Amino acid sequence: MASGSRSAGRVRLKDVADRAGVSMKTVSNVVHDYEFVSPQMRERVQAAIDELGYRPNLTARRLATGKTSMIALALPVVDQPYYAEIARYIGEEAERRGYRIIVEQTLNGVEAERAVIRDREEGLVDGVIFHPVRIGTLEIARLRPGTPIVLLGESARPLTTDHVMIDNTQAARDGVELLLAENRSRIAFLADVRGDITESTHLRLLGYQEALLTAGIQPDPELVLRSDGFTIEDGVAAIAAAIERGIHFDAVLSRDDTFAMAALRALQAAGRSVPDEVSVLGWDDTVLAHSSTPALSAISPDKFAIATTALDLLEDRMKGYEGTGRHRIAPYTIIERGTTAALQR
Amino acid sequence: MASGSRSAGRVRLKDVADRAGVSMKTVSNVVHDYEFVSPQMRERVQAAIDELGYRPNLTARRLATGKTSMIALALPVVDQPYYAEIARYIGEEAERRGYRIIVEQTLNGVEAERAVIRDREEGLVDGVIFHPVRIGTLEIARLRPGTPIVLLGESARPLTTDHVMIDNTQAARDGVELLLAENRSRIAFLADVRGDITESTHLRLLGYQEALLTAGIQPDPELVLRSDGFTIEDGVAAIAAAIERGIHFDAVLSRDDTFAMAALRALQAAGRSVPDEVSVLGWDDTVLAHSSTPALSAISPDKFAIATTALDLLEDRMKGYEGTGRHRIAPYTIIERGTTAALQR
DNA sequence: ATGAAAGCGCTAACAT
DNA sequence: ATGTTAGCGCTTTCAT
Repeated sequence: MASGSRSAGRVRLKDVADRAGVSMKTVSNVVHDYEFVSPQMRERVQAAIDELGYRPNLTARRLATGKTSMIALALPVVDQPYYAEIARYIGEEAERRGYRIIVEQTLNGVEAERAVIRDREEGLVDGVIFHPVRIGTLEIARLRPGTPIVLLGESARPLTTDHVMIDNTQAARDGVELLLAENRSRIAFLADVRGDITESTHLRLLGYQEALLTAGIQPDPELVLRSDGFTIEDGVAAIAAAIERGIHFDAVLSRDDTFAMAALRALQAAGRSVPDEVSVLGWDDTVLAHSSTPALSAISPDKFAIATTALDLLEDRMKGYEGTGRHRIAPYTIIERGTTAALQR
Repeated sequence: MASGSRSAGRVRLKDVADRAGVSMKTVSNVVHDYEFVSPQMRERVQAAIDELGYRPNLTARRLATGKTSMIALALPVVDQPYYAEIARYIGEEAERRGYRIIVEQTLNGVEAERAVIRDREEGLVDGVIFHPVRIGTLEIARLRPGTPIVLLGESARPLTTDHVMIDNTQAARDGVELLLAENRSRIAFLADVRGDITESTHLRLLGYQEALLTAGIQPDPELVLRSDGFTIEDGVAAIAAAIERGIHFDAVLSRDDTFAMAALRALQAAGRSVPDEVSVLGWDDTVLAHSSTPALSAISPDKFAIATTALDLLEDRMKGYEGTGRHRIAPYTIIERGTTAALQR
């Protein structure tokens, strides 16, 4: 009847202090490995901690310090391979640096994205890493939160916000050049997706075009395939339609691994062999690339670098850096597996 | 010089109260949509909230209420398709119910798994959903935390802990029966992985064997393929070795989608067509199954059901339910795509 | 080297 | 219907 508050074995700092016959400060000192604590005192307090099974209440600590040691990671969805892999690396690296990750799926919703940068995590996290797809630069700049934030992905760089991405245009150019070096000259781009308001397609298409022009090839608009959506079925339909229309191509540069899978499927259905007749180059180098037959050659963003860079930038901000937006380019490589090869003629 | 604490526009409940000329309680009332607030008062307070841009500090609320509205989700890794998909559904459902998810990757580490059920999240989350792979029933029961917990996956059911899984044995049986119905009689199981200490293989192998016996077929130990690891390369090697040794089989039941991809690759390399010569049935029905060519037939656990059931169980516990461990079986289906077909003879 | 006490911002009795 | 105030458990000056 007296000590009503001790529910479920919850042991508080005060309890340890009482047990050890010292003040809370002293207990706090040993919990934090404060340097100037006499060995015997440390031992005595530690004993009390162990006996009572004391664990600091993190929520209380947070309120007192103002630091949450948590970072929100806002992604469109966590089960799409590219995002899943980004989440994995950010999760691992955050753990290493002493942060926990709260995952937020925006599910391609404009409102959900707005919520992320507006208020969603107020006082909950120290910072947020956000991969927007629906809202643009201006809106992000306008709705700037009090919380440190770093952006991921291809959206154009807001001047006021930190940002990490790979050089999409350069990567597309490199991809096309690789295909060109394999004697491919009719290179299809898969695909310009209807309703895609993101910046990435634009940038990639730019690189695609530049590489072609540089090689003295006039880009053929017919080779920029159209798709009605982002699913594998949409991709299959796009390729199938092109074949149907008699459009000739001997290589395809895909906007992501999923569409590359689509190309593999549609090509096989059409009886065209990969890579003998047509090369296909994926983008993202996800688990899909490793799993397909033949294994997919792909442009491979350095996801580990993306994760560490994002965290570097974010930690700066969390430590008080207030400069204008920084813009980091993460490296990528092109990994050749089984879907690209020199054309024999 | 006077109001030193107002850093970075941080607005507190008290500030709103002062601005509106009311008490904190009244502000709190409107923040929480408390019923008995006069309309004009509500309006006045709301105006102050808007003007000041007030957002409740969630950490403080947590400390006061003792509820964190956060759930830890501890998975081996978040970028393996099956786990990624589970994470997605749990994330979505948790959001719907008003919880946030903290993701914890145990990376197949024993210590990381122990940490999860021991103390890792003390006072940080209201409960944890945990998919163990390294630690067993007994250890879990022994290290039982003060925090509500529900287990996912095939580890044997600890009597004291809630648990959701699919009926692995039955699913394997159904899978084999489907293959049998397609006139396949030499069904390989891919694979018994060396060093795999999890319960799942055991359970699945049991169902595999039962189905065979029921059909009057004596299981051939040679058809239980061995693999040195869990990667696709390991799977390819296992199948290739079997073919090399001249072991005949006309179907393969795979322990997961990754190994099914391996089967597709090894079979193609050996010039054996799928599904004409050999059927392959995957397990998990992940994005890999949708992406391959041919698209993979697979045993498909109802991941949405797993997510909602786990959350149901966990919410019970968080509300104080203290009974013994409950054990829920989630449904599954078998989805036939392009890698299974009746054997023509 | 250790102790006392004032917050951190919010909630929830309890009072009016 | 609205106001007062004592915590929630920890950190952190400021004393000693």
